[in-house]
Amino acid sequence: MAADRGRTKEEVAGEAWQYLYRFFFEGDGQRCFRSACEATGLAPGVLKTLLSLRGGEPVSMGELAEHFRCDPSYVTSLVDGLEEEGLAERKPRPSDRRVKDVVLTDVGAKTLEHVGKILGEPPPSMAKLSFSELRKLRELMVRLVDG
Amino acid sequence: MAADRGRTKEEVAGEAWQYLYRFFFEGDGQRCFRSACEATGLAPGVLKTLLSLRGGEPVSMGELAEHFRCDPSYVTSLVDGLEEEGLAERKPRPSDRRVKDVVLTDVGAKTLEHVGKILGEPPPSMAKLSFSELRKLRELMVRLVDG
DNA sequence: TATTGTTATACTCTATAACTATA
DNA sequence: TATAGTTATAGAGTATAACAATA
Repeated sequence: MAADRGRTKEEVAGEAWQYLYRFFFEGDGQRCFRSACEATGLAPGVLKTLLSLRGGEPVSMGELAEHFRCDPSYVTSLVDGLEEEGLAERKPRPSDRRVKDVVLTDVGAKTLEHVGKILGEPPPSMAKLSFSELRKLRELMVRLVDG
Repeated sequence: MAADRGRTKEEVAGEAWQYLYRFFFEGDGQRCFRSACEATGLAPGVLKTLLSLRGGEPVSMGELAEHFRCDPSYVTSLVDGLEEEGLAERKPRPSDRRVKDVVLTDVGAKTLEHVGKILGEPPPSMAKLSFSELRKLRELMVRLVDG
């Protein structure tokens, strides 16, 4: 990798990005989410919504729409899905009753825990990396996500 | 990170994986693909299919279905999309005329080059990493993808 | 008869526009 | 009047089942 002499940070970032991209779109990445859907019997959209309630804090419909960058009407159907499964409830916010907060039920919290275990299961290709490489990768991704 | 003493490789892999996952599903990862769609005016499915022809080699319908892990009938509609845009053509394989190979047209190859430039553009959050961190990240992802 | 791919069809995902309730 | 969310509806995305062509 000494061949990077004279290259810009942007070039290297672009290449790293290409591989991140391929890992997800063409590699192992995709499959994990699917298997979590199958294991829980939840539709992908509903599962994604459940995951965004992970924090345990109430989240309003509008905040979900912003988080997913989708239309509010779609959030309506996603949260309908959560309610039908008994995973969350809508509660009008007392301070402004136009706003509806979505809150986890006990069942929802339990399901989330289960899902967490499945999604926490890394894809098989990650076994190729050594312990210290995995630590390094985790460190880098933390900076990328939380930064 | 010395707190990893006594922990298993699987645990650390799981955590690294969680962040990779969040980067894509909730972070910057998603947006890049969308912007490539907008820049080229191609539907996501068609763009994904175009990308899987990157190698320049003919790829059969069945191979595409396997690659995407989707139903063959959906590949039919994806490749219809490529043909409508003039990006690729179906050619019955001489040695077995049941299989149809999908091959890039000149326009397809040009478009692919353009798309490559857009997707090569890393998401802004990657600027947070230093040059050597980016090199390390690239190295790790290469191992993950190429094995 | 078995395999590759297509057609017809239906179901899921997601957005747009018009609407209701609250502010 | 402006904002948060819902309803009705329409358009993509994707699968299933029956089919056609080739082996």
